[in-house]
Amino acid sequence: MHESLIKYIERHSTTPLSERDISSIKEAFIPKKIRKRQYFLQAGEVCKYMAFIVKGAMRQYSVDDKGAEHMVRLSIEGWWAGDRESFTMLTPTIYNIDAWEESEVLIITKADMNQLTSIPAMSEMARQLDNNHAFALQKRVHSSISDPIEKRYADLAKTYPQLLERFPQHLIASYLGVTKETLSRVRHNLVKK
Amino acid sequence: MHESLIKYIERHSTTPLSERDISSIKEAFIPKKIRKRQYFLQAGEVCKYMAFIVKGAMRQYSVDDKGAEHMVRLSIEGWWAGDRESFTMLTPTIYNIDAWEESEVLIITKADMNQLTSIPAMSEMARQLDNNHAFALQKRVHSSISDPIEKRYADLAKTYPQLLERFPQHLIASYLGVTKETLSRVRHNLVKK
DNA sequence: TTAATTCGTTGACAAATGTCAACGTTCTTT
DNA sequence: AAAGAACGTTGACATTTGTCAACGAATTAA
Repeated sequence: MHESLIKYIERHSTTPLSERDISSIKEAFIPKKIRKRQYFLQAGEVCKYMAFIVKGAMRQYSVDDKGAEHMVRLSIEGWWAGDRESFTMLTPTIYNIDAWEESEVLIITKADMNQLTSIPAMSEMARQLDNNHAFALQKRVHSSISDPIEKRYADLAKTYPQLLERFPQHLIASYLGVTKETLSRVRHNLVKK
Repeated sequence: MHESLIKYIERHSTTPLSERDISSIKEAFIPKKIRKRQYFLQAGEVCKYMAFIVKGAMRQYSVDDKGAEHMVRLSIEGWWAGDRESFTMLTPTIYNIDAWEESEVLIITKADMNQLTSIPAMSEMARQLDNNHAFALQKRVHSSISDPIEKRYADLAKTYPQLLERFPQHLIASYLGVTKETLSRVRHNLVKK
């Protein structure tokens, strides 16, 4: 169960993990199954756990006054789920996170995460994760103000082809900030070219 | 010259700065004047310095194939300028940063920044800065896919009223991802309501 | 197996946004 | 002081996107 996380940490750090480190990590990260459509986090709650996705697919989204859902994040195995702001600031979240597929995750509290910071590989991994997350957000902001939807979709397809296979197009459309109809037409036009 | 930075660090940390800390900081941050329209960073370069803006206003933007500029960031005194990804990964940037107003900044290299990490208040400030930066980006992504322009503009006006006073509307429009004409009309409609 | 839901597509139309040109005002530069 | 550039606005029109409705195919549930 924890193997993929251990590998992930090793891949995202330079210092090796001792056997003691590994058992500390296994203790801190609690396995949890999340059924399809079951919530991991609901708007208004404080995000008490970060989840490393071992298997499955999850989505993070807000719901507006009219009941429309807006996907801010789509994640699959090997990625993380959770609202960072709520998690680190202990403030109520505005997002919902639920499982799109039957999922298995490893959850950790903030306190336990801080504990693990004493492991060099772990803090290194966390820093790298934070950086990559910020860089990805920056790129998304940039493309949202600079690129036409054709390009935004094409870039997404190239960078994260797995997402297109795992999530239906109306969720991808929401993630890109357009309706499912426009995405359908954009795709139609791309094929022609 | 360094007073505003020192205050900034103290405001963004809980542990106090010793006199030694302060002189280390003063050594690491080099004052620099940047003339109106002068580049601080150009696309293709590696971002060697982060700049704390003591006075003035700067903008960070990309230029597309058609020569159009896209503002990803607008900053004034008390904020930072620099491309984080290029700075931390040592990769060439795709952004330009220049001074919109006559500016005075304090610049620091990555090596010196790492040195200063030994000062608790400094690493605490850096962490908080990174967090706030990521949270702000997250909010911007969310609003870009969820909110109509009226709301995006109104939120900007409420959250960062200083920006509207310091930068002309066509830059604000670009920052929001619309043309200056649409922003002009959006503003016109907002007044009516 | 059948019924119901979800998903993706398409058409018709409305609404929003972009493009281009023109204009007056303000700010800079000479 | 005069000339030029930058800025913000407006109108006309083209293009893009959203909305609503309908449809068939695929998937899921009964």
